[in-house]
Amino acid sequence: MEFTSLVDTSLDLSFRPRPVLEKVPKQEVQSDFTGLSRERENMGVKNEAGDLLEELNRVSSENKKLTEMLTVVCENYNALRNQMMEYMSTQNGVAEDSSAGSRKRKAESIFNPVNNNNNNNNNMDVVHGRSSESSSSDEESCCKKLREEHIKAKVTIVSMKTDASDTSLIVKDGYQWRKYGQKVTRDNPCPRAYFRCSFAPGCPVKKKVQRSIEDQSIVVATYEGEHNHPQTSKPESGASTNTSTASRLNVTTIAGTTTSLPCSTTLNSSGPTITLDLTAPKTVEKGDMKMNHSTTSPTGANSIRTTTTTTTTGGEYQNRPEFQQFLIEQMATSLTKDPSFKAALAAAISGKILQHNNQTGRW
DNA sequence: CGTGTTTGACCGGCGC
DNA sequence: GCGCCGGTCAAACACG
Repeated sequence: MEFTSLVDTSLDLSFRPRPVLEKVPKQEVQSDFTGLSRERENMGVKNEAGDLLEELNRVSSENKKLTEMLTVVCENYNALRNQMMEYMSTQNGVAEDSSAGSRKRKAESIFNPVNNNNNNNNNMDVVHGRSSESSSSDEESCCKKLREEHIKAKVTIVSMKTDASDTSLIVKDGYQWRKYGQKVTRDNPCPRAYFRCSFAPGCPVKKKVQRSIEDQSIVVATYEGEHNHPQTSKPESGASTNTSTASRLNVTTIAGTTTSLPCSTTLNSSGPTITLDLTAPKTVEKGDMKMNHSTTSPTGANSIRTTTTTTTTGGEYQNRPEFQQFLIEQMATSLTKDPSFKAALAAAISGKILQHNNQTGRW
């Protein structure tokens, strides 16, 4: 299921004309191009300020409404997903599970960036494999084990585009990680690094980091489990062992080129896979969305794309203010990317200018 | 000297 | 039973 079907970040220009947008430029035009007296100019400035305030209030309320809508959509989505998971678990409890044996091998394919970023349906199937392969009629213990694993294990996949020359398998986030192993896997010549959360002794969270075989500038990190402690620190540059779960990923993106959708989500049995394209043309550098990179590449290769798959409800991070702000920014990006929007905007502006010129006989 | 990383050895699951 | 494979362990090593 495409997330874009739930939260469409593209806006219909034919939907609701924007009177204020027409109003404000008018004021600006008056103040800029007419030879009014100073008093009138001051009046115009005041009016303009008032209009701007009005515009600000209107946008804020609109923003609020959109956020509420998004919340409702996410809630509905989570409810639907839970229902589907319940249905699938009951179905799988009856059905013969022929794939349980190949869990490990299947899980490997999550390191395929194509699956992560473009073919999320496959990815969902893969990660869902964990939850759907939960039972066998013969092996109750195995069934129980897998079910417990399903409940306990929270799998989060984060794919991050980094500088190709950066050979370190480091994903910066607010947690402390200790590397305990490295292995070259069969289907990927790039070594896979194994990390454990080292902040709390009993923290069960593990992390696997491996470069993508398709694009070695992409690092795929898989987080397993949930932290039983708060985030240790803010992400920092030079904190080589700091990594984070996707929901806490703080990002600074440098302009990059990508063709993926700004924001899309697919549904699988274990949870939503959200591909957030943080390589949008505009650098996102606001508040919590900031990550300090010690190495800044002129190629802009530090842009980050996150793909998260979690067995918990997607609302956990969808409800986070950072996520919502990010969604809003993605909507704005979607707008600015939309050529039809640009054309309509240009037409509206030029039309206004022409109209004004006709009225005043100036230009 | 304490902490983190590296890396070869080991273990357990799975397919044949 | 054997080999393959992913995951983990732990001694050696590096670094501040």
